Amino acid sequence: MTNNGYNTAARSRILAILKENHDRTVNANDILKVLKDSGNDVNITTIYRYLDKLTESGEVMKYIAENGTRAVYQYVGESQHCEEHLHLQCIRCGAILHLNCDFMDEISEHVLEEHGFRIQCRNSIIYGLCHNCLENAH
Amino acid sequence: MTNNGYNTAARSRILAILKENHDRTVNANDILKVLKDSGNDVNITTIYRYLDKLTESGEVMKYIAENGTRAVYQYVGESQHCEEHLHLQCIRCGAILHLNCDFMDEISEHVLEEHGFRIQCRNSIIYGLCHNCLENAH
DNA sequence: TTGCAAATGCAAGTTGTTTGCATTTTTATT
DNA sequence: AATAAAAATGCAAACAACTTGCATTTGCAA
Repeated sequence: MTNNGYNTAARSRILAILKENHDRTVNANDILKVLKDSGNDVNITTIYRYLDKLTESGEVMKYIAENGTRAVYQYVGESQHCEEHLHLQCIRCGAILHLNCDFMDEISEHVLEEHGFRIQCRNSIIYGLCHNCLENAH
Repeated sequence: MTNNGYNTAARSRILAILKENHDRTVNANDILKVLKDSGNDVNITTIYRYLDKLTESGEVMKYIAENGTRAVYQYVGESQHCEEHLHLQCIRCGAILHLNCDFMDEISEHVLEEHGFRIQCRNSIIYGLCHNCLENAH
């Protein structure tokens, strides 16, 4: 496992919350709320600092939310190679899909050949509505 | 032309700057700087408020910059239908390319059929390096 | 040419995040 | 177990990019 420094109670709780929510994104405040509710208060600064570490090591992905005023984070572990696929984010529920498929190569290739543009996948987000939210939309 | 309210000196100067830079993005502060340099100072609040109007009317596109700390704007006029194509943004020079091509349909279709995800193009940005910056990169 | 809606400037507020610094905790080493 | 160095934490204050409230000014239609 990636070494992100000392092992502290606060950190293992933060990481646990991220792991529990690996199928969606959370922000620093979401994490704080869960910790407060369980009576294990931690300063928000501590959360930000640890999120930074996890982002650096790649264990967590950091995205910029659509409104631009805040960052959201998602636990991706060490298996994901977020430099090699695009991300789809649902504007309704916040879920992130990692576009891990062969078609991805076609997109990269087309964009490079026809538009002279080399895609950098990390952080690139395509917004829209996910399967569930499409069904429940109306 | 879209009606965005009263015609004032400040507004026509702001719009002129946006039009001059239609091939790239600028932020509120960029606009302020140009205005200051030309001796036509305007309060930054005024700039933000007008950019909001232009964004609402669709004459200007608003994007969230990669670092998430600020919004950038691009004049697109009334011909662009930014709901129907994705955007490529160069992380080096900031240029925005509107991915207006048939391949776009393939992407939308694939993502919908295979991933159950309906893309919403507005604001969706794929980051990377543009043609020019790739050449000058090393 | 007057009246009202809309635009402007200024100061203060907001939100999400970061920084500096003193204190505490962790972990490796005795 | 004792200890020392490195790293983590909390707190308060700073920050950056906006946004809001409000009093004043301007545009323009009648």
